[in-house]
Parts: sequence; structure tokens; C-alpha cells
Amino acid sequence: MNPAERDRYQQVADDLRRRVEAGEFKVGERLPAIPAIAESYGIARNTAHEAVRTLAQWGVVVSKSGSGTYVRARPGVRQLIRCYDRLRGEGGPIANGLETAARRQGMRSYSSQSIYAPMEVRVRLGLGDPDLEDRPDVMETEYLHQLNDEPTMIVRSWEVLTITRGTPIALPEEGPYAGRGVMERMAGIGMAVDSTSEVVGARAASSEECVKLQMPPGAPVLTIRRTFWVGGQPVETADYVIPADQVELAYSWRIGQAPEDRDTAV
Amino acid sequence: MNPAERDRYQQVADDLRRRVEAGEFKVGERLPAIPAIAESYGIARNTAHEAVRTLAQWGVVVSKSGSGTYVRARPGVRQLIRCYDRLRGEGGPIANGLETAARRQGMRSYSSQSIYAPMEVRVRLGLGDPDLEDRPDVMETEYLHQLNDEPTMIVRSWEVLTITRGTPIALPEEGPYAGRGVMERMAGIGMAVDSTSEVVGARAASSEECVKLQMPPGAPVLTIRRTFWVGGQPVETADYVIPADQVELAYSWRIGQAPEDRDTAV
DNA sequence: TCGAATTTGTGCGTATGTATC
DNA sequence: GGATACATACGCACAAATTCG
Repeated sequence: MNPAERDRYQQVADDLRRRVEAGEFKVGERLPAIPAIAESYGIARNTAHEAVRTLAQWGVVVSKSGSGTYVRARPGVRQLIRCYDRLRGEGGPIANGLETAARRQGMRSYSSQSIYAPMEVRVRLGLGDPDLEDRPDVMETEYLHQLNDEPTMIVRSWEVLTITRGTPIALPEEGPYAGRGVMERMAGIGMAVDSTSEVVGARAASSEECVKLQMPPGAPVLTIRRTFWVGGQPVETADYVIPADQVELAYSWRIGQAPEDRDTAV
Repeated sequence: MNPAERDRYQQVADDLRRRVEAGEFKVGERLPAIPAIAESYGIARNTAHEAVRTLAQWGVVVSKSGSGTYVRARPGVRQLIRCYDRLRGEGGPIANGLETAARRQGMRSYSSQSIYAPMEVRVRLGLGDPDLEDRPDVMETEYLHQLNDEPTMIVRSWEVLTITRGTPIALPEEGPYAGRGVMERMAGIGMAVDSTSEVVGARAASSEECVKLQMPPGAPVLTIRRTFWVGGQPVETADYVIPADQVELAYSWRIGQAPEDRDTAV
């Protein structure tokens, strides 16, 4: 037998999703309360709770403690355009397949400190032996971005201090380029970022992240490890943690005729 | 007080993760059984089970029913290189930051059918009015990829039949280019794919996907909507569903000096 | 303003099913 | 087949948040 249909709470969760998608419960509306669900399906309250929790993990609904569980808006997904091929004209990927990006972030709080880079960051930044004078070698900054008073992502960035030390941009959020973004600030001291690499993954949010991002436990997050390069040399790297709820990452690029391209394209 | 520390099962999950990361339990080793955990922390078996389940959602451990819960290998992550800047030489992003990709997929089972494209696919492929003769207009193929007898991803692809109909590549897994990948097959009929767009997201796996991919319920998956373009015209689009467990997507690209670049780079 | 009712979330004890060894 | 371990299910209780009279 199909193991997915063996468990009651899965059956109920699947059925509730079907009913939501069939339009029986509109976006923003409240689902029946857990005790009501339990009775109508002939299951225990606990099992009904498990079903609703599953629905919430799927992103179909959000549960507000003390209030109820509400059908979530599906089309509210923001696309973050990460990389795109500007050579395309009208009718290209952007115009046809990808919507406009929400470029403006909302507020962001931050805190910076110069530290001795941890091992993983050393590798990513290509830092060799420690500073001879044993000084901190990176500026670490943690941001909490918010949009409409709701947290949208956590960013931790590390900038190479041997590059920025003593310049006006040493502190990311002070000086003439305060809050301008890494590329613009680097450009301010003559470092033109010419290359980007990103590694994208996903996992369930840690309990700490659930608190900071106001997410239910177990909800998935997208993770990005991004590095900026100047002439083959990494100058900054950052970790993004983004609730997978409402965000998608858009990439678009041109393809050459090298055989490697055909190999990698699954 | 920190709400994350209010719940017992969260505390225990956090503590177990700390112990795993501290090396108390090595990779591949078995954790204490749930009843043992329950006793040692002074909690109910049920609560201990919840803690272990949380650990599994975090990807720290995998639970094998009837056997035990085992610490999972962290460094075993496969990086799928999606897009990279080939102009970089040694010492560039690839060499320093990104490891070699596992290009070879394992086995894959598939099934194809020519259908009338659903609405969402029509939009992605830029299909206008339906075929005058009301014939199917796309070839839909579903793949289940496997590596070492373990499912690695589900792919559903749609190819535009007005392009491939009557050609040797109409059926993806038959003819001279059977199983060669979309780009190579398209090249076989003179269609040189010159552009790619991808939209990456993440969510909890549906119950159906959990079965096909042999994942625990609620585990996160990466999703990719990919489209291949020829001269501004989409020729194929596909949906990827990949367990977020052990996979990361690597992107790397060059950056121009246009101001838009600095805007989009957060 | 206050308190009662409702709702979600957690915790416990127990029982049962199923997979593995 | 028996022992062990994980997974689900139920019933109950309580805490915290919200709603509403």
C-alpha cells in the first residue's frame, strides 16, 4: 500500500490542502478550529493538530497561536533577481518568464565588529596565514532585514580588513557610503567588483533563526553563500538566511557552445 | 524570556545538536535510543521523539525506523554547478570557492506523453493560442533520477511540439539522441540553446514527493523552474524537485559596471 | 478594564503498528 | 520468532495568546 496514505494525519493534511486549493477556504480566511477538524474527521485533537502543523510546513496556511489558522496568500512570492543576461532584448527571459524584482529592501538593523576570521570564512576569502601582528583580519556585520515590520532575512557578511582598514568604508554603516551595499562601497575605494559566486541551499530553520525571523519551527529557509571578487581575489563574502515562504531566486545567463555546457545542463 | 528556550523539546533538540557538533557523536554513529534520551533528560518518550524529529528536520541526523537515528555526514553535500564564468582563470571563483560538480547522474526512469499544455506551462513556454487542429502541443516527460539506488530528484519537463514534432528527437528517450539531455538533442535538429533562466525556491516536500524521494515528512526540498531559450524563444521548460539534504546549487557570473548591478546586489 | 471563552501549542502516559536486527 | 527502535494515534491536562462580551 502507499505508505503516504497510511497515516491519518497525512491523509487529513492532504485533504485539507485539496479543499484549500479547490477554493473552499479563500486566502486570508480562517480554517475550522483544530477541535472542529478533529471531530469532523473523526480523529483525536492531537492528530488534527499534527495535520494542521503539516499544512503550515507546506506553506499552505499560517497558524496564529490563540487566534486560528489562516490560508496564506500564494501569489505574494517576491522574486529576487540575482543574475541576468542583459544582452537579451524584449521578449527575452526577463520579459517573458521573470517578473520584476522588489529591489528596495525595507529597514535593516545591524551590528559590526572586527574579528579574527573563523576557519570557514578564511577559506572562502582566501585568507592565508594570520596577520603578523595578530590583528583582526575581517569586519563582520550581521544584518536583520525587515519589510513592513516583518523580518525578511538574516545576513552575515565578512569584509577583508587588509583592503578596507583605514579607508572611509571600513565600517559598513558609517562614513560617506553608509548603507550603500558592498559593491558601491568597494567602488568608492577603487575596488571594482567584477565577479560574483553564489551557493544556494535549503534546510529547516534552526530554533534561533525561527525566533529572529518569526517562523514556525521546522519551516524551510533558503541559504546563500555569496562572495564578491575583484580580479580573482575575494573581497567580501556573506551568508544569507531567507525564509523560503515568499521568496524565489531568479537566475538567467547566456550559454556558449562549449561541450561542457551541454554536459552540465541536466 | 527567549521563546525558543521555553519548550522542552526545543531545548533538548538544541542540546543534542550541540553535542553532535561537539563531536560527542561521530558521523554515522547511532544516537541514544529515544527512550534512553527521554530518561536521561527526564522527559516523556513522546517529547524525546519530538526532539529527535526536530533534529532530523534540521538535517543533523537521519532516523531509520526500526534501526535508530544516525548522525549524518555534513560534508557529503553535492554541488550542482548551474552557471559559472568560464572566463576566470586559475584562482578564480571555481578554483577557490566551488568544488567540482558531480556531473554524472545515476540511473533515471521516465515516462513521456504528448499533452495539451496546462496554463502555467503555456505561459512559461510563450505558447499562444491553442493548436488549430487541437493537437497536443507539448511533450511532457517525468524523470525520477537515482544515484546508488537512492532517489535524488524528480524532474518534469515540457518540450514544444511545434519544434520537435516529426523530428528524431520528438521522444526524449528514443532515437539517436536518447537520454542525451535537452541541449544536445535540440542541437541535433539545429536548435542551438543560447540562454537559460532558472527560478530557485524551497519548501517542505509534499506527502507524494516524500514517498517518491524517500524523505521524512516535512523535509525541505529545493525547487527549480528552468527554461531553455533559442533566439529569445523558449523551447523547453522543466520543474526540478530536489531533496535539500545533500545538494547545493552553485552559480558564478561576471559583473559589468552598469548601475543596475549595484542596485540588485544586496 | 476585566474576565471568560476560544484557539493554538506543548507535555505526558499509554497503546499500537511497522521496520530492523 | 523475539527483541529493539522508530512512528503514529489517542486522551488528557495545562500554558499562552487572542478574542469578545
